[in-house]
Amino acid sequence: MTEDQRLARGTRTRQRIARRAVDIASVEGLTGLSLGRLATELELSKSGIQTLFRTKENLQLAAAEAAQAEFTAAVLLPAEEVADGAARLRALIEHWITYAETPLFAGGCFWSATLPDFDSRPGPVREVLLGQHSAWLAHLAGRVSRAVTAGEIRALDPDLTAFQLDAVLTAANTAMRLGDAGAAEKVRRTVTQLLGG
Amino acid sequence: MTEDQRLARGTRTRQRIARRAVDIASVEGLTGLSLGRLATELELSKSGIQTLFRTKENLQLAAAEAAQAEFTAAVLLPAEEVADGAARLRALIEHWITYAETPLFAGGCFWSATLPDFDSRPGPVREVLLGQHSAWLAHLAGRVSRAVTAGEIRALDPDLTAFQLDAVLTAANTAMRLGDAGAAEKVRRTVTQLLGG
DNA sequence: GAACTAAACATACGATCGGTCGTATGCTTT
DNA sequence: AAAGCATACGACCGATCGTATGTTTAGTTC
Repeated sequence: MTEDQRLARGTRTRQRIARRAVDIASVEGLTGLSLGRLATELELSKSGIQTLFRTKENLQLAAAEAAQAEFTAAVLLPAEEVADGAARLRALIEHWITYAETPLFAGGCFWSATLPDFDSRPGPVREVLLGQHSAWLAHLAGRVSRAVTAGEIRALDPDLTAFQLDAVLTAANTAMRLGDAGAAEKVRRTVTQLLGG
Repeated sequence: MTEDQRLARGTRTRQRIARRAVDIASVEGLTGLSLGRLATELELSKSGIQTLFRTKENLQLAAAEAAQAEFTAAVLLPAEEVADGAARLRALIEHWITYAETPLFAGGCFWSATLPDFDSRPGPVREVLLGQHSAWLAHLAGRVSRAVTAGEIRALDPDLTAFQLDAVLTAANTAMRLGDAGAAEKVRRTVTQLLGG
């Protein structure tokens, strides 16, 4: 009853596969993701991946889950270290910029690549991606709301402001991918203009 | 020397194919576009399409060109009918909203679907899409600039404002695709907030 | 040690991918 | 009438796609 090392090995390689799937999907999209390429890059057999995920759809769902976990650890949680209010909101945006700029995933923002891919494709993957996107917008709106009630920024509509912030961040990610080095600065100028210098 | 009806027929079906390719690409992306599906939908032979475009890449380039032509006719030109200045800028945005909402293409905005698909994929298709995107931003910036010099809106930075407007429009297109009916209203509120009621 | 289980593999399948080749048909030029 | 060109087609190519099936290996449980 200590620990089944077979299952442990399974979840370990499962995570390794999901992590690489996120990198590929951030470039090619979740539809462009393929078992064959994944197997080649990880030096596994295609059928080996198949035993761990059964279907491509399960693999896509696992990739979405892994992406969110990494995003939370790299962007959301570090911002929570900063004092609540406008400072935390600004820290959140700064961490997002480095998330897209570094980048954490090979193709930049995971959702900027996968949402356009799946927004017209019905099924559970679309539903999960939509849920993650909504959660991100709600998180943003919550941080805006806190900054407003603290009286540190203007009395903005949290939902509308979250929509605007997400829009600018997503556009910046695309601009970075297209080679625009000044994208981060445009985001910063927009944020100060939006929240009030 | 009147008119070569062979070439005429060629360009005619060529345009028919390109138009359908735009619709497919607006949903699946230019990578997800396939000759087989195109042939089935148009009731043509796969090799018939290939004789007209030779390679898939040429087809993708033709689709990009066709998309821009339709976009210009549906969004850019109608806005030019309106008086120069802030009114023309607002008309441009309204025409863009109906372009995404109607929608003109089966999957909504063509570039919202194809830019994330090709932003990390080197080659002439990426270059063309990038050029079209830059031209759109420049067009937006020009209309902002005209409104500013006319003294009808605040003294905004045209390039930065164009970036912000494009960001919000693109985000609205995604939101519409995900079922958010209030996306258009968010755009309008953002525009009034941005340009000054 | 025997029975069982999970991970990983090899093999094979039907479908589809983009692309090539040869050919038939109709229009244009000579 | 003859020669040439453009469209359009069917047949086929090698490659890759996702999936299904059976087998081997290693770890667990009895």
